[in-house]
This record gives sequence, structure tokens and C-alpha cells, in this order.
Amino acid sequence: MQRTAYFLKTTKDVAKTEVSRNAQLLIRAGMVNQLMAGAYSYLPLGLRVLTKIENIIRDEMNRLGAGELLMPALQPREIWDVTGRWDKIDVLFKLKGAGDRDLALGPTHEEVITPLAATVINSYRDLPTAVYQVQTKFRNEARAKSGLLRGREFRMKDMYSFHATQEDLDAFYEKATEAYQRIYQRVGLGDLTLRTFASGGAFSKYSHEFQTLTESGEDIVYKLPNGDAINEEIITEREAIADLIPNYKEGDEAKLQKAKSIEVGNIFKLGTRFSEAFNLTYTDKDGSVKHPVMGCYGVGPSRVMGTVAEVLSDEAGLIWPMEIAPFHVGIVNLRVSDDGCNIATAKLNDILTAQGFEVLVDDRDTGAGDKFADMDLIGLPWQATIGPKGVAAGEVEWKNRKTGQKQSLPMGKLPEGLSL
RNA sequence: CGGGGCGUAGCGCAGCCUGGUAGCGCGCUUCGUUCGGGACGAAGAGGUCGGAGGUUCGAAUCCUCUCGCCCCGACCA
Repeated sequence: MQRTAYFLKTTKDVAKTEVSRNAQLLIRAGMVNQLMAGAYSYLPLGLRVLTKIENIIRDEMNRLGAGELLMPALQPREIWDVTGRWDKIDVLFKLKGAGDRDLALGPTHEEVITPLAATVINSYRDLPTAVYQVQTKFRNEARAKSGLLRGREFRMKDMYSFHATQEDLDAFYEKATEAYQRIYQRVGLGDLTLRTFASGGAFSKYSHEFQTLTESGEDIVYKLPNGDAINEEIITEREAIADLIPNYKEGDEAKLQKAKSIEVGNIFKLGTRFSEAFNLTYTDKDGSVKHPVMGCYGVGPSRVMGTVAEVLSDEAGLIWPMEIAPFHVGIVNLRVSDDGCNIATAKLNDILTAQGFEVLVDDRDTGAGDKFADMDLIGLPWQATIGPKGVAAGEVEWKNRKTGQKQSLPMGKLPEGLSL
């Protein structure tokens, strides 16, 4: 792998005013670069992580039977007037198009998907159906903050489902919940991420958020005995408490453990709010005309990436889980002036690549400390060091980034635990 | 949107109070010595001091306005 192809340049210094851990680490590692508050460039290394997260999400959505599409971020005012949300969503980015036309940059896509769905949904035979997109979304936040966690421009996967009956929506919603839990598991946040009950809106009692527990979080949740959680916003509602705490007795809510968290996903039952607004209908078996019930399911890959950086890291830098790491293995060639080291590096690279591993070779002519420190900072799960001593012994020194455990193995033999 | 802090070289900062034409660290270039955890020496390159206006013989420095970044709060399908 050509190092220069990846804009790979780390730095020891980051502005002292930047206190957000995820931003500090990702900037230092050369993975993202801030253009303005809430808008970041993803450098090659960072984009590889983002893309992997998005592909995991795609994989799970596809398994649900949803098809991927792509809708415009640029949207006319008229569709927002239909639902009355042009003036209601205060983070809506508004701009003027040619001819002084009012336009919006999409913060969410119910107003686009619903009329679009009307072109394909006519009969109960067309239901259920679900589609999703992975796209750049815009929200004109009064205060963008916390690195990748709250941007004005960010990546979002939004899925919309359409059903003939509430029961069918409920069943799909459950499957979607499981898919979301698999997503967090795969990106490495599974143990820290709780399904959380939040306020529901007009058509359901609750919506569900997925909250990753961390001190740097902005949300507050209360853990339930069964492993779920309740968002603080509804903990004060008597009905909700009695509802969610089994065998509730007066005062039980005070015993719940309180924790800070980052919202990494949110799923909603929309009911017929949008299908009614856009007059999306289907003809049922008995010939009656009905509005499909809808659900929407959101998760932000860029925020997930920021959360992983925030949560899975140590003093030395980032620690990417195997499935979203920009590369699986980093080979540190300690002596690029030594033919033996270069040959061994190329050989190990070939062996690993042939087995499907993605490999980054540090072939800079610089000190060992530089290379080790950068490799730790970038956070590839496995490091393989090749130096004169190892070459003489026919060995490679392996290091597991997460555990810090090191071991020397014969060239070609891979450490326990290194697998795709 | 309210409050506070800060904009000086690619990055991180000092200088500003007490005006006199810009400096340090990292990074970068060249040479040499090094070479298994952020090496050392020598020589270099690189800046309209966020922007506009004002005061002054003279402004990075003082005044006014403006833009931006970060933090706290409010807000957050």
C-alpha cells in the first residue's frame, strides 16, 4: 500500500480549544479535517472507516429485505408545506434557487419518500415494502459541536417502511430493532449501546433510541433491569415509568442507574401521518382505500464513527475494531535502507494480502519511535514489526493494539485471533 | 440565539498590557551522524499577524465594526 496515497500525516498537536476527544484523535490521526464548524472532510484513512460502517449498515438493511435508493438532498419548499414542517423544523437549511425559488437541504426525507412511494404502492399486494438510503444530510444547528457527533452536514442512513396493518409494522419494527443491535455489535459498540425508550409522538407510545453509554455523552438515560433504558425526557411521566418498570412500586424510578450517553440511532413508528398528508393510499382486499402505516429508522454513520473514536481509544490513540478498521494490519518496516527488511516486508504483505487482509505498510525513512507512535495513534488492530533482528531470526513481531500483547512468530505464521 | 475565550508560517503557540516593521516548537528541504518506542548536529525554505475602517511619523500591538473557531447555556425528527 502506498502510504502517500492515503494523505497519511499525523500530528502531535491539536488546537487546545478543541476538547472533544473524538475530534482530537481523528484530527491527530489524519482521518478527518474540519472545514468549518460542523463540516468535516474525511481523508482517505477516515473515509475507509466511514465506508465500512456504512456497508455494515447496508448489509443489515439488505438482510431486512429493504432496497437501497438515493433521494435528492436538494428539495423544493412545496413538499415541506404539505406537512407544515417548512417553518416547524428550526434546523432546516433554507436557500434560494434560480428564480428566487425556496429550497431546503434535507434533514430527513419523509417528504420525499412518501410521494415517491405513491408511484409504486397501489394495492395491498405492494405491501409491505421498505427502502433506505445512505446520504449526506443537513441540519442548520445553532451550535455544531463535539467533532463528528453534532454536525451541520453529516452522513445518515434513513429507512422508511410501509405496511398494510399496524401489526405488520410492529413485527417489522421488532426485526429492525434486532438489525440495529447487530449493527452496534459489529461496529464495536454493542456492549455499551442500550435500546432506549423515548417519546413516541402521535402514533405510538414510544420511539426507540440506541444510546451508547459514555461520560462524554449529552443525553441522559436511566438503565432498566432488563438491559434496556429510558430516556430522561420521559422518566418524569408516571405512565411511562409504571409501564416500563416491571412490578412498579412507588419510588422505584429513584433506584434506576443514571448514565450519560450518545444517541447513535433512532427508530420511529410514523403511523399514517405522512401517508395521509401526501394522500398515499392502497386498495385493500375488500376494495376499500386505506393509508399505509409507516415506520422510519435512522442511524448516522458519521456519528457512529465519532462515537467509536470517543469510546474505543486510549492514551496512545484510536483502537478500531477489526470490522471497521481502515486496514487490518499495519506493517512497520523499521529499516527501509536494509534490503533484508524490505524483502521481508514485501513478503509479509503478500502473504497477508493473499489471505484477504488489508495491509498498510509504513515505509517511511524515520525513527522507530515515530512509526510505533503513529501506528498506535491510527489504531489498526494488528501491528507487524519487521526489523534487522527479526529478519535475522526469520521472525516477525506482532502486536495487538487493543491488548498491547506482543509476540514474535515465524514469518508467515499469523497470531492467534487475527482473522477476518 | 445569550454568555465567555480565542484568531500571528502547513500544525501548535509566544509577542499585544507599555506601538518602532515578527519569534519559538513541530512539520518541511539539504548534508552528515544515528537507527527496536515520538534521535542529534549544521545549513535552509516558509507569514498581506482573520478582514475592513480609524488613531499615529509609524499598528500584530491602541479604537470601532465585521467574519470565523472553541467552550458553557438554550435548542436538538
